[in-house]
Amino acid sequence: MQKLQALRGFRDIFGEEVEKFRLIEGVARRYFGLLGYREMEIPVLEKTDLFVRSIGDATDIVEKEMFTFNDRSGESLTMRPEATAGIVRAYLQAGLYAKERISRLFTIGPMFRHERPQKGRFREFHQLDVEVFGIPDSSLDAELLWMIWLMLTDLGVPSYRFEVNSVGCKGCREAFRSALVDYLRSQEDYLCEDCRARMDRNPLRVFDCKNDQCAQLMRASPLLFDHLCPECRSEFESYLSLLDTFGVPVTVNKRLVRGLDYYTRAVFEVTSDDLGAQKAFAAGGRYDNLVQEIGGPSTPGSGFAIGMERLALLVPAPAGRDRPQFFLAAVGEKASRFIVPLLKAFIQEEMALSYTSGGRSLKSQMKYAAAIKADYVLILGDQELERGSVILRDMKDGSQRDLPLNVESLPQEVRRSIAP
RNA sequence: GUGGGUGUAGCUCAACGGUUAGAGCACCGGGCUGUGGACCCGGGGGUUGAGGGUUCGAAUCCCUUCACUCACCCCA
Repeated sequence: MQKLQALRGFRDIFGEEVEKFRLIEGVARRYFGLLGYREMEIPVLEKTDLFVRSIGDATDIVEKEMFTFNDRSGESLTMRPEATAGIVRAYLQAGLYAKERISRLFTIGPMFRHERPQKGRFREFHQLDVEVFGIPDSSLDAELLWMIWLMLTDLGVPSYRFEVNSVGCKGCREAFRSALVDYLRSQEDYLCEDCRARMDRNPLRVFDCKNDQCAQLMRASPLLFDHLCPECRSEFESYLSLLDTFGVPVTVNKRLVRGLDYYTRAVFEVTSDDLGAQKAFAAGGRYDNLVQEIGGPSTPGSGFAIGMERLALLVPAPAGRDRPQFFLAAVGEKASRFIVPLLKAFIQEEMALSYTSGGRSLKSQMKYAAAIKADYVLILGDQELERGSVILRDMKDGSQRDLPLNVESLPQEVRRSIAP
């Protein structure tokens, strides 16, 4: 192994994966733009406190997964593990709540969590993140799912599942919590070690446990869903009916809970079985108290994040290039002087032209042209210079023809002679 | 943080503890003196991830460490 390499969980991304990223971003920007969402950029680095307060100090992310360090002045800073906290901070700092009644925002960029990498999970990963402020009713939540559904359909993702649930408002959550803890305590002896600890700190998370025995027990446990207050319940009903109107197929998963503390009412996950152990590639929900909790005016919010790496695993490979690729094989010193003028002329006409440098043999240049899958090769050597022409070779069938060697008109000549 | 699997040429992989660590692909050159893909011939390329140990002898066995990978945990 080499000495210099990227940090664990940090990757260089190129080739097809980057093309998929751009494809996903393009589709997202198109639909988001049509629906009135505005793109923004936020810092990668924030004060640690922002994440502790918004994500929750009893969550795994804050407890053991953040890249946190002290800067030169001793202040604790953290590489953002998710985007919501930063967007909320930006929303408050810019005073958007006073300038516009509704803010529809999105951002795309890298996030950082100090976890052990595995399939679909890295320490630096990319999210496409959407946040909306100022809309309290669940029509918004249905709209968000619809946007994701539009994207997935457009991208041709073959199989996925929308799972939705309500985790209730603050009121129903607190009432339920005691009922749940009572149940867990009665079954304490049968719970795994982790869940016994969760019971006090964050009892809802026991629903997430994959331990067979715990999962078995939770099948009989009281459900938050059944303890929703009348308002939350009717809100959820209209949410489901709106999703139906939008045409987004969903399944209700009453055990779905989220790992971040700020969620209220509507929450969802989009999962696929083609992802290995990390099945969720998009998730989000409503957070009606978050803005107020970190010091802003009471403002309802809702949003989601899409994991780019995970979605890219599901997106079919993008189609190849749509324009023909030309290659200039210049043989000899004199012919090489035409490289720069021809490059200028072709690029001016938006025709893709590449070449190799150095006095390589024609054979070697032809080999290279084939390797980069050039569609046509322009051959220019001493013989062509003498007769004032250039050979245009079709690499598919090997047919060749002479074109006049005139830098200004050559791109047009080429275009004419390859036209069907 | 825990566990399993894997580290040999640029890539994919061979090699029972025993000659000078090989093959395919890729690359370069030649056959074809100016034409890619097919074929044939030749060539360059390795600290066998790193460090230690056992042994007459280690890619091979043992220990340590690093990396990759999958899973647990958690999450997008």
